[in-house]
Amino acid sequence: MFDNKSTYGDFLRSDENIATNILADRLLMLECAGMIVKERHPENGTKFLYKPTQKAIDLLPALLELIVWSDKHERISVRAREFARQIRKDRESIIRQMSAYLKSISEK
Amino acid sequence: MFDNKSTYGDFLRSDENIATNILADRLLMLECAGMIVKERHPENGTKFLYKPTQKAIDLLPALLELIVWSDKHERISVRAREFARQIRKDRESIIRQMSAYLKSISEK
DNA sequence: AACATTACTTGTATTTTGCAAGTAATATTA
DNA sequence: TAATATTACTTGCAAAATACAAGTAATGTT
Repeated sequence: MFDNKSTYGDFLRSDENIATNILADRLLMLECAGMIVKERHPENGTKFLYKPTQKAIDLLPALLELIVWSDKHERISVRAREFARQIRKDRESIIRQMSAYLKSISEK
Repeated sequence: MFDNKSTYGDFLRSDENIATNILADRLLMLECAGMIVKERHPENGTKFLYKPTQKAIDLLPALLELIVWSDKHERISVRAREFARQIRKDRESIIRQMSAYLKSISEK
């Protein structure tokens, strides 16, 4: 939701270094829980797109608060620190902007 | 943090039904992570008190957002629903009140 | 002195995870 | 068009985490 990652390969190659079987399992769980929907990629037949549902997008306020918390209590990246600063400055506006953006890409 | 539970026995008897060894393990992890401190109970020598640190109390905003999310997307208790309503109504005031309360009991 | 609470620890079976390897479907290249 | 490459998985197995049952040590109560 924060890095515009949307395919199995995107998730696999991200920093978390998750195992292939665990990733497949998690994607299925998230789909069953109504947090993501799986669709064919419009430009590449080998790929699938995993899009967040409104239920997932609605977690944004909680996630933003966790970023603010991390900024206070953990060592995080410069990029995350800057983002935390913005959230503290104008939380409501960031929630509105990001929700609208995520909704727009999930409707494509 | 929401139910005033503060001893090993309190946690053990709560709804989650955690195993004794897992609970002991979790309490140690939380203590090592600086989220709780362990102290002797002032009135009962067999008991220990586990108190949240400021680091834990600072998670309150994120936790409250999760309660609001749950109210929208999951089936929760009447009590939790009423709490969610209050949070939506006056979030800042609830954070201030609860933080102050948790800080006061953690300083006893 | 015996029994009860409380907060654990220990042993073992079950479940989950992590790693390496393999497979099926589509896309690209020679 | 045949061979190779991508992508999204699945499968098998070892290692780690969890759940359950039972036991122990320190303090408190009768």
